[in-house]
Amino acid sequence: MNYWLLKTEPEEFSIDDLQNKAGAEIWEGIRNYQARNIIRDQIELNDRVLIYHSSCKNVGVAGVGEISKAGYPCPYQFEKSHKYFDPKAESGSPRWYVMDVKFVEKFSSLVSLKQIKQESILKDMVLVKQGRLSVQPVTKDEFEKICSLGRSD
DNA sequence: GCCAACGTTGGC
DNA sequence: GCCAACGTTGGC
Repeated sequence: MNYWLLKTEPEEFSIDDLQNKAGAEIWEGIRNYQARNIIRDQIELNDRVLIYHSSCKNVGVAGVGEISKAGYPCPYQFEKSHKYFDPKAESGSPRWYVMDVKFVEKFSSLVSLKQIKQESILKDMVLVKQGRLSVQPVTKDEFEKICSLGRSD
């Protein structure tokens, strides 16, 4: 099993929105090739994901989700009236991919970016080293450390 | 293929 | 709102 971190702006879609969803959520709108390649080539069913709240008052990891459907072509890139329509996408070779995510756990306390930067075991996270990547790999140790921080207090 | 100009992300 | 750190676009 692999571990990942997914960024989301909580004003758009938060861990609470994921929790309140009856089924799985389509993780849409990733328009970055590095992130696209990860979704298309690496993310597998049942992988675990950290849900990270960005661009908000309290930035940090809010909880955990699970991949309920591995990467598949984003259906919206071909729908002309859709917000995520891409005129350069061709059906033979899709440009963009999505995945389905379902809720697993909301942390009792948010693991803030500040906290993450203070932990020596977490200081090499992609989150810290490369700010702008909305889908990124996390090691098992990093994943477990963040979970234990989130479950404490 | 280079690189300048522009656009976006995201913490603060 | 500012600005650094990217990523993308397009002329040459």
